[in-house]
Amino acid sequence: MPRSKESFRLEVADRMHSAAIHLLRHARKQDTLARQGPARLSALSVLVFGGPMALGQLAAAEQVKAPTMSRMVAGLKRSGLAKIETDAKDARRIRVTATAKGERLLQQARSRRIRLLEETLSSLGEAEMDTLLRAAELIERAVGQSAGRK
Amino acid sequence: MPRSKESFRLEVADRMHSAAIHLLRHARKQDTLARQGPARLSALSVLVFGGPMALGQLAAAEQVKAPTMSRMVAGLKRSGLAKIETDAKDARRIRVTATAKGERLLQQARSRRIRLLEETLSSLGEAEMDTLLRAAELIERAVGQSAGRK
DNA sequence: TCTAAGTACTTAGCACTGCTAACGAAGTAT
DNA sequence: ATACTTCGTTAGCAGTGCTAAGTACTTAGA
Repeated sequence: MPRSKESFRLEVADRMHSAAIHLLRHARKQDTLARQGPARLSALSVLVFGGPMALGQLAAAEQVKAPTMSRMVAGLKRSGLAKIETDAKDARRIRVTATAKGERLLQQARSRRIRLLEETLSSLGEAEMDTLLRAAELIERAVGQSAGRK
Repeated sequence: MPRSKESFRLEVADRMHSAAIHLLRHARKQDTLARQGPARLSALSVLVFGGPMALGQLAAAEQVKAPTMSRMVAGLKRSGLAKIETDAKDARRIRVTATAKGERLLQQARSRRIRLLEETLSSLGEAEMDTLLRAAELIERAVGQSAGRK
């Protein structure tokens, strides 16, 4: 008997949700070594790969409200991982930039993550890694579109 | 030029991590409607599908330390979604059970999730959904094994 | 049997991350 | 100039993770 389209999607939704929770809990062990929470590392990553940007932009990129990002940026600044300048054209805006120390720490965090993953994903083959990569792309695309059209 | 195995795994690690963060942030909108956090809903799900169990078991299933689970169970109890009995054979243990209300709420949360996902994943085809499902299975398997051998 | 060690859970306290509401400061339009 | 809008911050709430320490019970050993 064929599964209905709805129940199949429900199953995928449930499984992905659960998998995401468990994956992040697993990865937290590595994040705490960096003395920075996962959200901060994620924001820092956006800064490093996306270049300097305003707080609002960063909040939008991370799909988080402004006050949340404001506090994360404050934390990154306090840790010396990012710096804040005022925008010359619009004094309301700030320009958040990753510092050299921030870039260094992100690289270290990535190294730790890959080492943890070498262990975690050691049982998976090349083809399975490929499945994961494609899944990640699909998720980002779908979530990005959904958030974009709001 | 062929990518090295290491950099490929690093890329997969990064992408999956980022995708997981963004997926959960997206799904949170639904969780807050249920007036329960994602961790509590996840634990409740384990109770509903896995049956009654001790706090320690539940903590292990959710890959969380006992104090964290203790507080989550307290929250579920306060909301009337789970009940606690003492184990007859070992008075140190507790037996956590999902209530009828808990099962009902979980079903509602699942419904909300699928409705949100209908929108979010509307752009994905059958084959792509399949990729997501397989990815979820791979993650659970890998994380479970890694946590298991500790 | 009485004591020591171990196990199961709770409590206390810290840090991080999310939200809304409310505010100040700066730009924009009337 | 006045009113509206936008950007960011502050304050305060709730949830989720941890470790350290305490309580209550069970088990093992002298």
